[in-house]
Amino acid sequence: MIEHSPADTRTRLIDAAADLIAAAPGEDFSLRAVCDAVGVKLPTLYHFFGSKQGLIDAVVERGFDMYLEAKGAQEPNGDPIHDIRAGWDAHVAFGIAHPGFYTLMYGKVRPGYSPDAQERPSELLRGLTAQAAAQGRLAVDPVQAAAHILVANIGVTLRQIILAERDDALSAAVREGVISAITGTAPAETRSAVNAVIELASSHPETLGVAETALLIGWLQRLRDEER
Amino acid sequence: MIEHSPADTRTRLIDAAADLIAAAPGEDFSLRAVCDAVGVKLPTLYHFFGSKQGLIDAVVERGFDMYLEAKGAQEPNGDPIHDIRAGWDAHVAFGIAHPGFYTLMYGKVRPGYSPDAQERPSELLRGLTAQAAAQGRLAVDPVQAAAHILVANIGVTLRQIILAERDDALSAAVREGVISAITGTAPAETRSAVNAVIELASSHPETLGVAETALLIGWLQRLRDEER
DNA sequence: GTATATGTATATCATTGATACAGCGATACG
DNA sequence: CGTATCGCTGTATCAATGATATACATATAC
Repeated sequence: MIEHSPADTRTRLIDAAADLIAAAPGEDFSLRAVCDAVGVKLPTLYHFFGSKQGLIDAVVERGFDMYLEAKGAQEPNGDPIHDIRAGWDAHVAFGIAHPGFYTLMYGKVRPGYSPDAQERPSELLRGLTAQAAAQGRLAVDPVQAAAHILVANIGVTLRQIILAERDDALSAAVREGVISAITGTAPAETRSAVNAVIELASSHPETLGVAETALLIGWLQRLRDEER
Repeated sequence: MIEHSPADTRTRLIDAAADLIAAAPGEDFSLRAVCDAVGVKLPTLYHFFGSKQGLIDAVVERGFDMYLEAKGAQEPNGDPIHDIRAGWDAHVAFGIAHPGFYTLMYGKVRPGYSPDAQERPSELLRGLTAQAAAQGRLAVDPVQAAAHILVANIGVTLRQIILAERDDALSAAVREGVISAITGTAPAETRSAVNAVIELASSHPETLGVAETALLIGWLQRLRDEER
């Protein structure tokens, strides 16, 4: 008789469930199908997970592991707003790449219930907004900003999953809209803003020093001319 | 024996299903429970709806009727952006007031599937963005703007349902962020131009290089903090 | 060597979506 | 008037599914 260590069987059950979910995203899966895939009977599954929800929770946990791993791949570059942008794109990319997981993680709509593991990325996000706030770059409360980012990010991702259609332009538009909203900046007016700052800097050369001011102005001109 | 006209029984089945859904939002409901509530057996239900999904579709249809009725109560006042704001708030209010319906209407996440009836309010929304575009008040394509509004509106509503917690401030913040984004106007409390430039630089670190960008941002922050 | 814990199988439940089949009443038709 | 067809409904039954009671095996602890 083939023997497996306990952890092995448990892991294989989660693997099998994850496979079934990935094969039919959004659909229900049968516990018996999971057991059959592993070569085990129902009571074994119940021994490890107690209920179907228990198994789902374990799968969701693994989903968040994958999600955070994918996010961890991109090291933070120090600029919180930049990291928020990267995090947004990673979030959407994960949802589209793993709709089955994502649906369980963020797509189960039931009043008063959300997986505890959601707190992990939320905490990360609040860290970034707090950092941005500390740098004086937020126009709103950092916690509210984090919530703002999250709902919009989820909304954009769920919609793309439901429509089974990727829409990078929409994602980018919503993303920039959110960032403008929380930073209090207006994307349409960046050009004139650059000019305004150039005037500000040139009128106060003593703040940064003459050489630095000159360099700053040169950079701002490049920014203005090359990015528009 | 009590007699009902056919339409009566059909309507009462939808009513009963709607009641059960409203009583346990997000939960599954049993066809037998629906039948018991009406005093009828399963084949009758199947005669009218063909399948559980058929009944759900009918309930969703009724949900959109209620939704559009609630929206119709507020007559359009001619200003498309104002109407978009009012529509946003009506959308959120409906979701919170009827989480059971809303979950069926917008909360069922399955790749490639969404209720046909969603097209009714979507069409309405696109009418408003087209109107706004015709008045030269949109900075982006009206269809994209409508999609932008919709995903954010749904995201904000679903989140409040899931958290079982109303958050008017968040809803308003996201709403204004979206409107600013599609109209290209600055949010109410515009921060200094310096912030706008900081965000411009941070979103294009490759233009000047990462190190230079970081230095630039540091200078800009000093400029902002010391000159104000 | 016995005892306890862990892991697994057999067998069985209750619930649930779905259907086959039959019956009843009303309306249509010759 | 008689019959036929159609709309609606009940009885009975399926198959799938989540869940559990019970028992047995193996291993480790004492």
